[in-house]
Amino acid sequence: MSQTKEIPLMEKIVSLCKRRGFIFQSSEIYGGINGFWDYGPLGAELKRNLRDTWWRAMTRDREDVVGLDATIIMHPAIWKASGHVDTFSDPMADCMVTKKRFRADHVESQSGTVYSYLGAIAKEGREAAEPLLAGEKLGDVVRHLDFDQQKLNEGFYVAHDALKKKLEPAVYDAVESKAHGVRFSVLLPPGKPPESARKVAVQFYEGRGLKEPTLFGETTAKIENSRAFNPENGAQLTEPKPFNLMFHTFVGATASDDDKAYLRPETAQAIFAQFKNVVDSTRQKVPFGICQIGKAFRNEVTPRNFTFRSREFEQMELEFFIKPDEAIEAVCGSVVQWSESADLSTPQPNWGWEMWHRYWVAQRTAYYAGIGLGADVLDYYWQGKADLAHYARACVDILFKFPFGTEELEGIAARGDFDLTAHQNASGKPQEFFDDEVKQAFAKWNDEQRAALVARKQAENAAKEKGALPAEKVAEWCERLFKGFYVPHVIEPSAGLDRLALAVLALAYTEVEKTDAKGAKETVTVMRFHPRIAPKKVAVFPLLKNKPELVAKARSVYDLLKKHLAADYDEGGSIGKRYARQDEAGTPFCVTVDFDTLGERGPELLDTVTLRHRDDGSQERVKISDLLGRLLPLVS
RNA sequence: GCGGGUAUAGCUUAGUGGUAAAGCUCCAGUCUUCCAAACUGGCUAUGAGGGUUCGAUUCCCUCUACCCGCUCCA
Repeated sequence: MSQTKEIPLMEKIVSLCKRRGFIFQSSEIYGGINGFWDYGPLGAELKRNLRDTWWRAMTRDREDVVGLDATIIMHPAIWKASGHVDTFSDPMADCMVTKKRFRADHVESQSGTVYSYLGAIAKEGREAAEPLLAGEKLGDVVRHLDFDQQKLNEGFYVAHDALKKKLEPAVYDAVESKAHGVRFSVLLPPGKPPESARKVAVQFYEGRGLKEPTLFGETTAKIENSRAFNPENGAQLTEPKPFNLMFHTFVGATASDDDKAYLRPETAQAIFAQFKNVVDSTRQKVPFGICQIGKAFRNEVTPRNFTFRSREFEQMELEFFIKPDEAIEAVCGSVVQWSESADLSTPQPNWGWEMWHRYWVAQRTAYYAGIGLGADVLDYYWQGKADLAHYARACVDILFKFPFGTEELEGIAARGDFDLTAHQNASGKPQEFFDDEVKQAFAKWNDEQRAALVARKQAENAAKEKGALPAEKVAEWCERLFKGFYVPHVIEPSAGLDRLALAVLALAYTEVEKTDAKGAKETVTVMRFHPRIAPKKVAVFPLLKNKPELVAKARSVYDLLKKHLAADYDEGGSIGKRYARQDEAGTPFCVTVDFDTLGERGPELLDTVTLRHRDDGSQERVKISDLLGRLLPLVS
């Protein structure tokens, strides 16, 4: 019976990642840097495989998606147009009693009575000071105690200093160490008794180290629609502090404010910014997509959960451009509605944004299944109206059951024409696509039909809660559409590569109980990666390393395989140790060259090797000439 | 950023105000036969910076990183 305490699964995974060279802490020899992680030799291979499977599934296997590889630093105007410079700045405020943190702009606005206090004194200080006070009120003494630079400027210092001179040093000392002249307020909704405000205020001063505090200087005031108080207990929040998630840099050596630029917080905006160039250079017609894999940077408030939320991370994003539903209506007569029984296997001309959105959810789900992430480990979260940004029509998160909780791997949003329109407006360059098919379709419409569409669009627009346009803009938009011009709408599947790597690491991690030759139980770790994404596909060993003929043969097998597969050669330690090493690296196949391979037991075994399978340890005898034919289909 | 916890070798742990211990891993060697075998030898550590002290890995302070919660999202 071992008494080793249970180590949490996540810690074991982190430990294995370091031990085997999947993931290291960045800059570790200098103490590390918060929110940054490096991929070691096996991690780099794993990540590359994931990247390659995505790239292949998203663009090479398709005719309607092309790739892009844009810079990390782009014109700063891109981030103003996209809204990131403004909206990526989250104001945060903390509850002064519970320390709970709030997005200051998300705090529920409240009305009621504000109870304010000038300060408080602990019971011990009050009892010590009261008999000694010469005509001064204890509350007046307390109020002038704590002061900062701003208060000094406001003349508080004079009052404080005068008081100090006036009072007996013994009284002053008794009060100073046991009291706080710090203002604090509590908001009470109508109908609540003042005692509940006092209770919260007492908690606040207790939190600052005062025992059994007496409050001083209570005043009340009515307040309407304030976001400055914690809705749960009414306690005052700290002043909102902005947290801007954009990383800044400077382009040019002078590093002046004019040279300010940003590291991209997402790869998507480059796709929008290059939309016209791609259209003009590829013969692609809407519907089509542009995808990109690359680094992105966010100055996260709290990087957490190993690589899950990093400040530098890699995204795999697709922007799939589609016709507006009104164009589909003109071309096909109607837009097909999504239903549970809809066939999502092959895109159809009469699909509107909703079908395309569902289609991409299905495509992405199939992708995950293809690398071993099946329905049992994934989950979906369909964002409700309240979660959605005003420009988004729908968004679903694909979630993975991580050891630390079920968290997002990928978001698939239907974003309308928001992004391209934003860049069109900001840059002054039209981002419209000319669609002859749409032009021809509308050419068959009469004036009445057109007027009806304009009226319908205007009515829909007027009914919007947020982001409604002037009616004449809607009419303008319709007129452009009738001529075949529109800003494409977009479906955006956006996945985190590092999150995917972490997910497959967590999923692969398996502990197997083994009993060794001496009967002792031990736990060994096997990384059960899907063979398509395993960092190394095959490892080759000579059974014994001190026999030159075995080594030479094993090396020749290794040379044969490594041209086609990520292969490893290992002759260190015993054969069992080598298998165990490869199990921890997640190598699905091992090949061992023995004396039979050299023909020692007859010609029928000549040039055959042992092929050992990672997941069940089973072995089979395979001809060297058959190895590639056996392995390649399993790993690609 | 706030609150709580942690920091000794590649990993898992031990220990001490006075030379830092072990197992596993790793490296080299012996071994003709397939799942961390055995044997021999070897490398490697007190997160960083201050302070107290004759002397600090140990006591104190600051910083950093990691883990949990708040928060956030790819």
